[in-house]
Amino acid sequence: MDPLLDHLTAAQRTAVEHVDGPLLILAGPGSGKTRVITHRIAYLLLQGVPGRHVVGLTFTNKAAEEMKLRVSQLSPQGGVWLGTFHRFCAQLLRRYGPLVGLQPNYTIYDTGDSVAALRRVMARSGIDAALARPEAVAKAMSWAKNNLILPEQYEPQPGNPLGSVVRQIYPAYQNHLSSCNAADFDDLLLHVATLLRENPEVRAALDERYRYVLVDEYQDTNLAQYAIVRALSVDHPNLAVTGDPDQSIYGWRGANLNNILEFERDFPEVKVVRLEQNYRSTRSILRVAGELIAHNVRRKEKGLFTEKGLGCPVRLVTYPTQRDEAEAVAAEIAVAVRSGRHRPRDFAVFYRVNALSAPFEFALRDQGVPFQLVSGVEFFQRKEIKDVLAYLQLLNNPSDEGALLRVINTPARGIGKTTVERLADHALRRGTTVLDAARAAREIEAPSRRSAKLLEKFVALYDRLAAISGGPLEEIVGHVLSETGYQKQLRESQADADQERLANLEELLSIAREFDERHYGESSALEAFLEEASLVNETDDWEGGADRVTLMTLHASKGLEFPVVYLTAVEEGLLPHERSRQREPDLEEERRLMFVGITRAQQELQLSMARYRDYRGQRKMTVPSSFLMELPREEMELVDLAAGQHYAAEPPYVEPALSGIDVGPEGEAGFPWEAEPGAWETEPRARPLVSEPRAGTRAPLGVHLTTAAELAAGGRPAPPVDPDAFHQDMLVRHPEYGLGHVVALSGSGASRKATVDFPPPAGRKRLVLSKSRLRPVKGQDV
DNA sequence: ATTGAGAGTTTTTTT
DNA sequence: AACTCTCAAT
Repeated sequence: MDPLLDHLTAAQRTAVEHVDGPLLILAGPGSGKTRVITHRIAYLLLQGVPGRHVVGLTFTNKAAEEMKLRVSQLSPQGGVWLGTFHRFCAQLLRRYGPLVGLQPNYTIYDTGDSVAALRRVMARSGIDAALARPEAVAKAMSWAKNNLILPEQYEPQPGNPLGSVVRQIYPAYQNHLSSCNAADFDDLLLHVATLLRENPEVRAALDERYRYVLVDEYQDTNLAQYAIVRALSVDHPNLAVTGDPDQSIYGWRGANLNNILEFERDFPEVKVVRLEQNYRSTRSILRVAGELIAHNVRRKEKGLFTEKGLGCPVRLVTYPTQRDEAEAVAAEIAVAVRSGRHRPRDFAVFYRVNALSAPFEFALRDQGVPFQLVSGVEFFQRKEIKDVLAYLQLLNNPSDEGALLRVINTPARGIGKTTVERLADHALRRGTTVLDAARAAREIEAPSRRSAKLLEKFVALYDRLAAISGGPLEEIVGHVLSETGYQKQLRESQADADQERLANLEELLSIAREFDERHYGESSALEAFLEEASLVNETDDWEGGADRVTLMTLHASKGLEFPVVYLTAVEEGLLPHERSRQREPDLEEERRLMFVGITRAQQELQLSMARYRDYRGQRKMTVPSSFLMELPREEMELVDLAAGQHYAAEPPYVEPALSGIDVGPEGEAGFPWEAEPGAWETEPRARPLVSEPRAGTRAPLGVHLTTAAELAAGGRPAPPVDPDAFHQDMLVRHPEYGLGHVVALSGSGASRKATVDFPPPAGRKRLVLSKSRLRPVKGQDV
């Protein structure tokens, strides 16, 4: 009768109906956790709690989006704030930043920006980057920040050779960031934690505002995040956290397992709910997962169970080489797809490190099976995107030295290292921004006449861009591309990589356009866009149900599920990874990683390894992962296709015939996994994050396809063309002004406008596309 | 100021 | 193997 509580188990219902007081939900894999959280939020609203008092914090945008969607389905009016920790903090800092020395237009430095800034600080402090690697120093500072250690409090561990460097550099780096009006990812958390601690009245106000705090994946919180949620749960201790100690795989990022293990100590009044029934996997799969994870010491025992059938046994296959492994997996998938037993999207291939994906890509390509590679190279991390965004960052925050240094000679405009160093020096001495130093180039004695001229041109460029920086994003980006010569330079290049960059920039333009449509007429659009670009790393227009095989790392698989999973390269040194073998806690984390991978499988699971593996340019004989010894192997199906090949100096490549689909005992119809139709259909399908190249999604630059409107027009005078037929950097003709060049576009539909450069005397015009007689010029070269 | 060769790295990943 | 950074030569 109650749509919110129907179809919930007793345990789930207890969690959903919990309103006031702390709540700990220990949720095993596949136990319907997201469902419980979203239903609980809806339940709170139903009980009359105003949405503005509820905040849900996640680690990833993906999780936040999923939650937003499901909450909005349950209670459309909403008003609940759902998002990542970092975004939550970023927005608090827009308002309370001045309490910790940040202006509202502060820039968020991503990891790369942060290391670049650190490198400069170290150079200025005379520290040799060869002796103390900036990445290592960055890691130490990140660790300190995650543990709420402020610059002046930092005490190096005895015997740490980097310790004294970090103690010296950490404060210098922090000062530098502050002078740039910038914050790195860790600062977002640290600053908020600090301001909550040092400003009781702000803390109380926020505690009052966010009365119901929910935290997802609580096992992954670090000390800073812990401090933040605790500070928001003093007067209104309605803190609800969900998580699973067995799925904590981000310890290397500062996650502190104690936060969840000791939650009951922190909040003695806590109500603990265990979700132990798994609705995802067969009994065989769950059994293997359970045996493995039982070898961990630091955990909270959970009794996972399922009402599903045994299913087919989990397979463990040893292949001669990684190529055999990849070809066999691809061949099996191909057969299952061709026979109609499965669709490509039913399959996932997991591996420990991204570098292992290549053989699977080749093999699947050979088999003609569509796949998607979910990889770490993200759109907003690409050089060309970062370059253009740096212009925007500088427009938004002229103090941002990192952005200035990035753009001042990009594309190359003859402003060299020496000149830039002199500017930076001058700025440092005078306490001004480097941009202002460039502005005053003539008054600085050092730069040559030539350099001074070039700097003047750069400043003029900046000012031209600044003049339009309050406008639509698409237009700003368009101007940056045109006026800096960035687009021109790429167009003239022959390199394939540059053509791909052009396509990526096209994509950035359309992202900007979408943003304009979403944030029509907002005043601080630029700021909001940059925040999104820094914190939303996701390609949010992924095809939800792309019918492709998924290739991803074990880390990326968390939170997903697939009917058939191949967990590959289960070898000592890879899983567990060699870097985690020295420390027992790290080893346990590797075990959890494998646990996560196993529990993604709904119906069929194959673990595999190769006797020989090429890695980092070398072929080596492998050792089976010690984790394999911990599995209930008597219940599994063991296949060794590399028997007798242990000591071959140069292992023969086994032709696909041997390693093909005829794996496993005969007589089982050649395929030991018999589908139980419908058994898993009720569970939601995995919706993997697709991160395919964004390139190539639209027509290449300069190619004009005749539009329907043009065809219909026939004779003249030709009516206006479809506004969407125009794009950035295009050659166009106007009956009055002649040949022109599209500098920027903005708006949409009938009000879509183009900024076009015409030869004198017309000059630059802004034309409404649906009204003007502007036409693309055909046959443009690229 | 730009280019090229050599050296040194390299997990996992989000924000 | 592939990538990035640094340093030296042009």
